[in-house]
Amino acid sequence: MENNFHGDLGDIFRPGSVNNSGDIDPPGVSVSVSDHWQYFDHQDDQEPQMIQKSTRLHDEGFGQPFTSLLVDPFVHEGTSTPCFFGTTTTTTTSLDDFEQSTPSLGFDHHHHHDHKIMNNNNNHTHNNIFSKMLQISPNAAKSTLSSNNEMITSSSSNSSAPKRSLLEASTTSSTLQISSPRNPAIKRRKSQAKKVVCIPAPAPANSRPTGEVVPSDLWAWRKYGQKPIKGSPYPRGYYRCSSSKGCSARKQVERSRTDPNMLVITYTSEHNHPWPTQRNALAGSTRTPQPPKPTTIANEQTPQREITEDDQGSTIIGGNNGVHVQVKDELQTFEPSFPQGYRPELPEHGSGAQPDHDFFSSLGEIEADPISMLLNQGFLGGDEEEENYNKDMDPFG
DNA sequence: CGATTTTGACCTGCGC
DNA sequence: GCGCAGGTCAAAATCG
Repeated sequence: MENNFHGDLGDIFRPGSVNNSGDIDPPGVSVSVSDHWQYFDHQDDQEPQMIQKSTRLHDEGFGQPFTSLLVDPFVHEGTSTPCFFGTTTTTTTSLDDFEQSTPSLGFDHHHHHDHKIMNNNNNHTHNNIFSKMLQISPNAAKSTLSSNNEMITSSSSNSSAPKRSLLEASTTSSTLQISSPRNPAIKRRKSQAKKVVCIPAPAPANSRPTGEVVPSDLWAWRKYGQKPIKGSPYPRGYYRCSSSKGCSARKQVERSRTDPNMLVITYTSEHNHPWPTQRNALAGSTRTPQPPKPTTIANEQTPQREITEDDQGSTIIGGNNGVHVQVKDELQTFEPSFPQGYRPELPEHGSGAQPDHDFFSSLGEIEADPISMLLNQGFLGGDEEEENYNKDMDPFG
């Protein structure tokens, strides 16, 4: 650790302790993360690109059940992810843009629904979810790129490497083989399908001195490493799925180097096992928060926004408050401003899903699972293979 | 006791 | 080929 901020990534957002007022609980205590979400585009080594900040969940009328979002199932590398978010995305804004337009992001719990698109060229306020979505078009991307000298660039060690524009990144897709260095079956690093989730994290000052805030999903994660990242004052935590031994799913958690209030979570690889039960998930990764102790890690149950890539390098952004960004060609989202009824229009193939009332009635019991189920179904529209996957991977199916 | 985190060492990919 | 940086391993410590 080079400084306290490096610390571990152990602090957790936990929906169960969401502060109704939206305030962040004290360090070491579960906090709410449903306030703001920011989306980043992520291509290989590029640092995620800020494209959006979402509204608070409860502002949108979403219940707490939706403060947990399962994200990993969306990692469908190597496939053109069939999902209700669509499949092609090109994001255009930079983190700088965002920061310029939203100086106080992350934990402004009193803001309303007006969020500026993080694109300087489209620096508007918006009143609805659709309008909040990033203006995404090749032109927009170009203009953004040309207007920002400092685009988010590779997070790799190569600071001297030529910066690669998002536009370029989004069009020069990587192969999506998931790999692990010591696993012959898979290849490593570059050309990995990655899904990036950016969530607000308590500022270091608000968090444990050495803590990071690790958002959660339903999967059980086990930390297996932490490394300081060049160019960033914050370390990156490495987690792997502990729900199943053979599972190659991994995630990396780090603070945004440009905005410590944001956590950038990169999901890599895919779970090869059914969804864990709530119990399992908690059992696997939870340690009761130990406020006074700097090194403990709590479990995570957190809403997350996500960005996925399909095999075309496309980025799919989605989130549990209904804010989904699909850039470029289409913009399929479920009704973002549904005040109470979270009723995404799922693909036909998903008709096997439980009726809505069943779906929601189960929320109370399985906090986040229904979300996953829902999203899973939504994402797995399309071909038969995906459907099979859905069946295999969704224990609730 | 079984699970996790921590952390230094090692491995690997990539740019020069 | 070398060095750097990221990613992973694995032993020890920690926790419930």
